[in-house]
Amino acid sequence: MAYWLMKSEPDVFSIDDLAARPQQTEGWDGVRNYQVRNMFRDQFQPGDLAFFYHSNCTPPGIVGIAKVVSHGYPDATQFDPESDHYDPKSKVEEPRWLQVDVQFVRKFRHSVTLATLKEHADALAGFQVIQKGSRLSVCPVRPEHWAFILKLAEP
DNA sequence: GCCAACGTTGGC
DNA sequence: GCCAACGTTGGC
Repeated sequence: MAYWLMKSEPDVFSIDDLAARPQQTEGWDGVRNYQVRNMFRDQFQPGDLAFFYHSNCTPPGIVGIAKVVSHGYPDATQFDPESDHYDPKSKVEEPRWLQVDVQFVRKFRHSVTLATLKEHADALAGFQVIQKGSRLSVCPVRPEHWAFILKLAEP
C-alpha cells in the first residue's frame, strides 16, 4: 500500500466538498500532467491513502486524509467539448488522461500548514511539497514522512 | 532533438 | 497581483 499527496484548490474542490459527496467519493479528474497520469496508471491501487492538500489558499496545507478506491481509468472530461479539461487530441480508443476515485477518510482538527511542514524540513527531507518550485498536483509520500506528518496533525 | 516562447501552478 | 519555477509546444 502506498501513500500519496493530492492537491486541490479549496475554492474549486475542498475536503468538505469530498465529505459531502454521495458515498463521500469523487472522481479525481481533470489532471493534465503526464507524470501524474503515469502514477495513476502504474502505481495507484485501491486502498492507498492520500493526504488531501489545499493549495492556492490561505494558508496552504494538508487538511485531512482520503482513500484511493479505484485503479486509474480514463477521465471522461477529456472527450467532452463542454469541459474545461477537454483535450481534442485525445482519442477514445487511446485515452491520454486517467483519473482515480477517492473517498473521504477524515479531516484533521488542525490542518498541517505548509509553513509548519517547512519548519520540519530536516525530518521531511525529500518531501516534494516543501521543495521550492514543486508544482506536481499529485506526489508520492514516503511512509516515514506520512507517519511524521500524522503526528503533527494528531499528536 | 534543441530550445525559445508560452501557459500554468501556486506561494507570497 | 506578482513572479519564479516548471511543463509543454512547435519551429527549425
